[in-house]
Amino acid sequence: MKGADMLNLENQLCFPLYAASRLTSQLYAPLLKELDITYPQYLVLLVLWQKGNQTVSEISKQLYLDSGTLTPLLKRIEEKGLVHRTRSKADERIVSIGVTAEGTQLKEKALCIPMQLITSFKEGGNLTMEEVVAFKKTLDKMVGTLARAV
Amino acid sequence: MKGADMLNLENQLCFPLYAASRLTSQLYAPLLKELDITYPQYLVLLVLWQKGNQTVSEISKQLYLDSGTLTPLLKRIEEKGLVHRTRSKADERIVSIGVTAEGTQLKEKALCIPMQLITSFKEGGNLTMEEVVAFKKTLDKMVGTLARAV
DNA sequence: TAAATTTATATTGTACACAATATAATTGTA
DNA sequence: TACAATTATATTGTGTACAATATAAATTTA
Repeated sequence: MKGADMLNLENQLCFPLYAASRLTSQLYAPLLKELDITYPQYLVLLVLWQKGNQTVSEISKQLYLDSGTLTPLLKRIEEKGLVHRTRSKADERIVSIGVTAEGTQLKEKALCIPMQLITSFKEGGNLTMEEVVAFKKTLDKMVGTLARAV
Repeated sequence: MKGADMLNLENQLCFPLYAASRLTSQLYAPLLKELDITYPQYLVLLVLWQKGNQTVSEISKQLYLDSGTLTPLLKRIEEKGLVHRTRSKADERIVSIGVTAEGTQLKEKALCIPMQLITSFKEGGNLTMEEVVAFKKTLDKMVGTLARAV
């Protein structure tokens, strides 16, 4: 490949990642609208449902989001009554986040989301299961590499 | 996999796409800072460098971005002197975008970016070339599927 | 222990994303 | 040819992202 060809859109690796990420968010949007949450808010709830109470920086490490993104997002879902934010007594710098009863209830409504996603994904029809499994394996390695690099 | 396990972060396909997309943007950031442009602005310039003058909706189709994102972005890079925006005489609804002389010059500075990205990517060291090639092939198919689905 | 450093979160400012709506030009149609 | 429908772009409003900076608490060090 010549130098200039490397600037062609179809030869980029990062552009399809960017496109796929935004397009999947749009695929989630109507399902998440039923729960009245956004995709990043859903990710935060996934962490809390799975791990229980987490500090802001624990959430930050798992989602690769900084406090500049998380603080206002967490305030918004606190406002909605889905989580509580509590400053630690032992160390007042730390803010612990946990789901409320309402936040726990929302998990029941979220249970059907992964399956619906997979279904509407399969409808496209041109991806085999093996292909997707290999893809996810590489993708996970790539995220690990990137997280160490940036 | 049980229903609840499907809500675990490590079982998500969309989360690593989202993470990889943002982390690669962050990997680009210092290189693009030298050109004084952002990653989405870089993508628009890639299209214009490759295809020449394009209407807003032609750019929109290739990048999967709507006018709500493109119009202000295009105004900003017009402000920087990198592109011109011209309303078509034949059909006044259409706005044609093209790079200026300064925008063309910027391509020379951009030529080294893909190679630098690949290098800093390889430094991570845990991905083979074959793996990345297969990955990109699946990713491109996936983007096609998603673009049709949303 | 007082001062310097580090750590955890918050704030500010800029630039996307995107849904929803608006506007204006063009095309299709009765 | 009026007039309804469509098309292309722009605007508005909300919610991320993220760099840079601020703040305050905890820890380290002189």
